[in-house]
Parts: sequence; structure tokens; C-alpha cells
Amino acid sequence: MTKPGIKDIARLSGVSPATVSRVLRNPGLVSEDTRTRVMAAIDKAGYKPNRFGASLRTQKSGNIMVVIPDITNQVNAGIIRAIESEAQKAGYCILLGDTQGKPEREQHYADMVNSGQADGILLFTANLPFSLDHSRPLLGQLPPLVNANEANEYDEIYKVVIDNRAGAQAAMEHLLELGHTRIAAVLGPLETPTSRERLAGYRQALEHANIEIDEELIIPGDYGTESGRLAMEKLLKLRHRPTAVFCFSDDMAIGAVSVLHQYGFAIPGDMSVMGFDDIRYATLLSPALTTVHQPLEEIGKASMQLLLQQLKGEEPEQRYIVQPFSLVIRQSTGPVPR
Amino acid sequence: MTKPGIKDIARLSGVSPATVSRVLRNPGLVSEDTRTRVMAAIDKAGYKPNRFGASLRTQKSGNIMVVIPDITNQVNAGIIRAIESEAQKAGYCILLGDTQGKPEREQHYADMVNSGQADGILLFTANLPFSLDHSRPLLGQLPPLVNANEANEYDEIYKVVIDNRAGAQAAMEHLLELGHTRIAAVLGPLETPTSRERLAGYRQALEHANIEIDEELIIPGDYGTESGRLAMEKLLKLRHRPTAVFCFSDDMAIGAVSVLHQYGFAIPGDMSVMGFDDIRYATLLSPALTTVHQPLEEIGKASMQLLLQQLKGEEPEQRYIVQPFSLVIRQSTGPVPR
DNA sequence: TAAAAGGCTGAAATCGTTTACATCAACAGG
DNA sequence: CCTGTTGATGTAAACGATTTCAGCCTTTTA
Repeated sequence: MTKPGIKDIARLSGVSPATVSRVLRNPGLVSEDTRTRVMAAIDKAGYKPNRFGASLRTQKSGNIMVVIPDITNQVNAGIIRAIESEAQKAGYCILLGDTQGKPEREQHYADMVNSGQADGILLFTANLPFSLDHSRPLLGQLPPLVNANEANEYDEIYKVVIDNRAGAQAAMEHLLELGHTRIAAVLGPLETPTSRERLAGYRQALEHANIEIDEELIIPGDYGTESGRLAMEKLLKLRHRPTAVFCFSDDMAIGAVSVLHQYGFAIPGDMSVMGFDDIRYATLLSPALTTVHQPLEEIGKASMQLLLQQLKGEEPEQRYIVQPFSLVIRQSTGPVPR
Repeated sequence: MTKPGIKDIARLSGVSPATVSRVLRNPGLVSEDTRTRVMAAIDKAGYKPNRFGASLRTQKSGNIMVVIPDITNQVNAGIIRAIESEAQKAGYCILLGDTQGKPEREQHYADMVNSGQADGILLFTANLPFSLDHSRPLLGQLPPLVNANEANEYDEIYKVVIDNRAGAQAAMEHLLELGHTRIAAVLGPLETPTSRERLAGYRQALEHANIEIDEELIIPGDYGTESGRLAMEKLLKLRHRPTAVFCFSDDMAIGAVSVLHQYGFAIPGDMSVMGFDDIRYATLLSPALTTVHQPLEEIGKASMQLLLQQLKGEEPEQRYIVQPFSLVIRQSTGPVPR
């Protein structure tokens, strides 16, 4: 038999299609009696409402677009998992968009929302891939949207982030307390606000401690393991080496650690290494990595909830949610070598 | 102005809606002249065809459901990325379904296909969450489907895998060649065919080398880092310890290595450690992990292509694709300690 | 007992496309 | 000059659900 439609169920249970629809969407409107009869027919026929028909009528897809720069990244993956779980609970599906850093792909995914394929969008990039008329208020021009993790410049937009500057400061203060004064930084991509914020925290902590900033110790990076390796190679070649290095991601820290091991340096004996993110592997590294913990689960959950509220038409009480970070001190940091 | 529909474009360019549709779906049927006129109107109005209408008519969603057990896992994430990229090229979107190991979620995601929300499904679990009549041929009962990575029992189903048994054997042969005779195995979940295959490879290699299998050295695990830690704790308590351990995933190997470090054992001096997967972090571990490389990108790509062929109605030349693994020898394995 | 209210249900319009079929003009071949 | 063919377009019927509106039948209320 061909796949049953709402009409088939209607016929089977001796009611009109309208009533079948009500049984599914609004059971309260239907009498106990017919409801059970219709439900029985639905079960027996194995009827699944065709989403297209419903979507066409309601103009709701039941999908949420999630745009991330790289699914392979542990931080993103962790957040996505939470998001997916929340979405499913709320009856939504996740459309995954991995931009691999390319703006045209961002654009493409944003169009999904414009064409109605998704009801809302969760952006993990700082860019806003929508054409905007800046003379008018933003909110009216945008679909339901939440910007998470990488905060863009627009104040009006719903956001979920951690205080990256404070996180970096906390990291630095830990190193300063251990007596380090020559502390290198390995940055993330400077296009990302996250990385700029962390850099600001780095500078601020040093200034606060009255330590002159040596630009030679600030090494560019891209959050990836390989760039951590390269950065450490560079640092080791310096005639006046740092005694500690603050990597803006755990991945880079892991890269840096591997280079130190390779050349036989002791951690933290010869150099302290500090990460950022607290990915799953941080604790398994030898020595276990001191780092700044990001609550991935909570970030994901909060983003999703903020989006769901918008989709329900509610006005969330706050449009800017800051999740708490925490400094996790493990074994990769220690006092300055004498 | 409200969002323009196909009728608006028709009016704007002085043609019928049918022609507008043709311009978009089948430009060949339309004269050069009107085509440019219509395109101009589309651009000017910023018209995006509403997918619901089209989907309702064509019964195609343009979505592909991807069902995986855990997005956080590096192996899965790597495959997904390739899949997503291929899908996008082909004009499809990825609906992400993370089952977190729960069968009811598998079921739920499979229903997406039944309700037409996705045109095909990519399964990374061994389970087939569809109600089947086993007396009839399977192929007619299933939607376009590819089973990747975890091979289920059904021969008729399209699959992309690596030869896990041979991979495990290769790993074991490497250890045997190094002179190891007491080799432990840390398994994945035995519900997964992958893990059973690897176990078979383990046994086969030992039998082939005429080494009696000591069941004490076979430790259950779940592919996660923590279970690797626990397994190693167990192994270290044995009165007659192994000299090498073959972990069925890199994650478990990383866990095992961390325990060895913790207790001050040298790798591979005191014990050799072998992984499986070759995740990104394998090479950064100290010592770098010897492991079996899985071509994630190729697995993802092949799965997607197999699915796309089905969606196009083509019959793929082979329905069972085996991707090559390769043994990657790094520093975590070495000769037996004397 | 009449009117009002409330509970349930069905008829029919509607959402925005696609596409089979009809139409019509132009043109080629006989 | 007629006929058949081709190319370009329009007409209108789907596709499968939701939802407004109206109608009917009970109850309640005055």
C-alpha cells in the first residue's frame, strides 16, 4: 500500500481530515471518543504526517540552522551536542552548516533561513551574513537568531558567551602568582573577537602587574594544534626565552607541549604551559593541562533556549547571557625555574 | 514589503508563474530573452523560492539525515565534516542526529525520513531503525540509505567501511614482530560490529602466531578515554602483566597512556601502546601514538556519494565499499623489555 | 420554554510551487 | 497552401496538511 495521508486516516476512522489534524495538533478540541478512534487508525496505518504539507500551511519548518566554523573542533562539537539534545527535546531538528571558515558558505547557510528552510539560526561566527539596512533597527531585519561563542559587534543581537577577557586575565594572574614575568601568548585568529578579547586580557594582566609587554612574545596562531607547534618552535629559538606560555586554545597548548617534549624540556620545570577551553584531552595530557574551563554544555543549552524563546515569540528577559568560566589548575604550570 | 512569491515575480516580469519556475528549474525550456528578464526581476525583488511549496509538489526535501552515536568523537566529527562538504556541493543539507547511544533516538531520526523530512539517511550505527518484513527483499522497504563505519548484518544494504579485522591483525602483527607475546586488548562496546571485528583480528593474529590467548588480558571498554584509563589500571594490577596493549580506539589509548605516565612507566620502555583510528591528537601525544589510520575524509565522501547515487536513482556499481586502512608506526610501540 | 452558551465536527480555502497538458505562432517539407 | 513539427508560454490541477468559519447538537440559564 502507498503511504497513507491524512485523508486516508479520516476515511478509516469516519471523520473529516480536519478532525484528524486536530487530534494531532490540538487534541483538546476533540472528544475523548473520536480521539481514541482516530489514534487507533493512525497507529494501525502507521501514518506519519507529511511535513511539507504542514510546513507550507504554517510556514514553519521545525528546523534550526546551526552555523559553525569547524565541527572537528572539540569545543564546537561539545556545544553542538548540547544544542542538538535541547533542540530534539523541543521538537526541532538541527541543520548543520560547517563553514570551514568560508564566508560564502556562511551566506549560503543564512539563506536557508530566508528560504524558510529553517525557522531560526544559531551562529558560531562573528560575521552576520545578512544584508542589513543600518539606518533601521536591526531586530526587525533579522530572523530569530542567536550568536554564540564568537560575539559580533551588534549589541541588539542575542548572545551567549563567556567573558574571554576575564578568562585570560585569570589565566595570566595564575602564571604571575607563580612568579613568571616573561609570559608568551599564542593567539587565535585576530579576526575573531574571542581572540582579541583574550589578547586584551593578556595585556591588561601584564600592565596591571607593571610588566612591560614584549611584543616578541606574542605569537600569532589559529587555534589549531599545528600552529601551537609552530609557535613553540619560534619561542624556543628566542635568545631570551619565556618561562611560561599562555596558549589561547587547548589545541595549541597540546601542540606546544608536544614540541617541548620533543626537545626534552620539562613541563613545568623548564616552561609552564597554560591552555584555554578545557577540552576532554586536557586532563589526559602529560602533564595534565592547566587551562580555563568553558562550560560547553551550558553554552549550548543557553543558546538553544534563547533561540527557542524567540521562536515562541517570547521576549527573553536578557539578550546577553554570560556563562561563567573557571580556572582549572593542573600540572602543566608551576613556579619559575631558577 | 512582504516576502515576494513566484507570482510576484511573474507579474513583475510579465510572464506566468510556470515560466518563472522553469527559469529556475529548467532554464533550457525558456527563451534567452524571457530568461534574462525573469532573472532580473528575481534579483531585484530578492526572491528566494519557498522550499515548502516546492517540496510539497516534488516530495523532495533536499535534506539528508545523518545519524551518529556521538558527534564529540573525533572519528565521527571528521567523517561528518567530509559528508557535510559533499552534501553541500550536491545541493543538499545535513540534518544532524546525535543518538547519544539511545535506540529511541535512532528511531526518531529514522522517522524523519519516513515523514519526508529527509530524502535519505546515513547511518553510523549498526542498528536498522526501520520496521522490516524479513520475508520480502529489504531494498524495497527502505529509503535511500547508507550504512557507514559500523556495518550492520544485512548484506543488501549499501555500506562504507574499513576492514577492521585486517586492521587489528596488522596492528597485532606489528606488536608480535617486536617480540611481544603477552599483548592485552582493550575492547570497544561488543554490541558494535566494529569492535567484534577488531577482536576477531586480535584473536586471529595470536592464534596465527601460536600464542595461547589469555582471557585475562582482554579488557572491556567503550572507546572512551575514561574506559582506557580504567582498563590500564586493571592491567597494571595483574600479577603477570602484558608487555603491550592494543586499544581499540585512540581515545582509550590516550587514557591508557595517561595512566602509565601517572605511575611512572616508560612508553614503550615498560609497555608498548597501540591505538586505532589515528585521530588528530595521536601524533601529538608523547610518545606519538602508533595506531591504525582510518581515512575519515574518504569514508565520509564515499558514503555521501553512495547515497547521492541512490537519490539520483542510479544503481551504484558496488554496494559495499571498503576503504583502505594503514598502520602508522610512531613512538609508542617498541621491542619487549628484557 | 426560549435563548444563550458551549462542545464537536465538517466544508472549504489556503499555503507556494511544479508540471502535464493545451495553446499558439513560426517554420519547414511536401 | 496544407500539414506536421518544434519551441515558448500559459492554464490549471495537483501536492498534504492546517485553520477559519459555520453549523449542529447539547446543556445551561433566565
